[in-house]
Amino acid sequence: MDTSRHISDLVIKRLPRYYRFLGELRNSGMSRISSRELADKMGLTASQIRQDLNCFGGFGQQGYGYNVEQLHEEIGHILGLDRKQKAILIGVGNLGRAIANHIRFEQLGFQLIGIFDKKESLTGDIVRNLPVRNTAVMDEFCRENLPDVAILCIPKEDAMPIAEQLIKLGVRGFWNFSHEDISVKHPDVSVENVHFGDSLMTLRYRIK
Amino acid sequence: MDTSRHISDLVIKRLPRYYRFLGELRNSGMSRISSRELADKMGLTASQIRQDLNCFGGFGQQGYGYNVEQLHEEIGHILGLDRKQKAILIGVGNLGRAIANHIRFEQLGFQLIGIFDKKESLTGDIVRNLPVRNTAVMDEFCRENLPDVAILCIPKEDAMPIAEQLIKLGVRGFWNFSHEDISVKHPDVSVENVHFGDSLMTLRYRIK
DNA sequence: TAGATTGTTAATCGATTAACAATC
DNA sequence: TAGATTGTTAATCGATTAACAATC
Repeated sequence: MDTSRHISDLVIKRLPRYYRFLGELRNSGMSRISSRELADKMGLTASQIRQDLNCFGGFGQQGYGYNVEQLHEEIGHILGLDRKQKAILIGVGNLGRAIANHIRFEQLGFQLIGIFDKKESLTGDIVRNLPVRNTAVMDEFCRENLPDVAILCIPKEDAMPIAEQLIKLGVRGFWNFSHEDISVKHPDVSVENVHFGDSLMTLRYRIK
Repeated sequence: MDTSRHISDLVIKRLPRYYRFLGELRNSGMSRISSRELADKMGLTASQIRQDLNCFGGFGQQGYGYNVEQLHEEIGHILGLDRKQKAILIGVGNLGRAIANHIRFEQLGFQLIGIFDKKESLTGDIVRNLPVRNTAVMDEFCRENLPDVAILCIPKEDAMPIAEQLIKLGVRGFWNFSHEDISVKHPDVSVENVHFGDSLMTLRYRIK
């Protein structure tokens, strides 16, 4: 392995899936697995799994394979799940509310520390044990609490100004549910898009 | 162009984004655009855009570029947005409810025709103008209404049996919000996964 | 006609797969 | 030790980028 070389986005996108499968295997009581077996279960090639893992280190043992629990933990560590970062959520519509309640942030390397909405009538509502705050106090809140990432569950037209405000306040990543492309204008921050429309359209294309 | 050759998944995943950008440009009153201009706006190369589009046909004109409105429409047609397919949604938790209410199905090539949940107490509730039905009557409903795709907003452990039941009933595609991988076991059907956990983990990885 | 920009072919780059020596 | 399976290098495959002739 060569830890110094650049790791491709495709590899990174596969890591959570490895993590998920290994977690299941561990829960089912399996203690070791070969790249071949894992490949069969995941619909990949053994070569690819070995190449992927060797971007980060030699986690296996010749003649034996990989220790399921240890590899699961290693990948969790590579992803950074053991070091929580602070997240805020903006936009408490039916989507924002569902995301706030549905996502197991702690298991995914985050701690949700604040929820905001511009609508005055929502201020003070309790969502997942947090009081909804007005976006007017977001500046102050961020200066005090220094969130690392922001979850944008707001309409397209609000996304860019809010993102730019947050970038100025030190937010370095966005989980973006709005239909706005932030990265073209801000290649410096990390943006993970969840574009439902795009996703559903690709499904529409495939069903012919 | 050569319409007969296989079209890569990467191209297909870019189509909705082209569609989105062209829609915005059209709404802003722009009538023509060159591949160079579009590339700059989208953070791609002009070459890539021309290659992508030429998978489906020669939509531009030398010396002129592309007609925004016409190209937007063409891509919509390629995606199949003008031919609606029938969709059902299973699982009316806070996520399923949010998806049902939040997504503009009609704009994305679908018509939502049924909503199901196994929880008796939800039967009869109205979600987005549709009555929630019990999963017990799903078989009968599908035989009558022949849905093309199913949206799975159910827990991991319920996903595989429900998917297999629906495959038998002729469902050919899944928009899968459960943390279960359906395609490994069923490579014959189209599955578009929305794995929130995976998505958020890649963001966690990138913020270091 | 001259300028612009496509459609398309060729060159490059990167990712996946295959092969195999190292080694547990 | 023999068998198994890794880590890693080499070969293949596919996707992106560059170049340019065709043409509006």
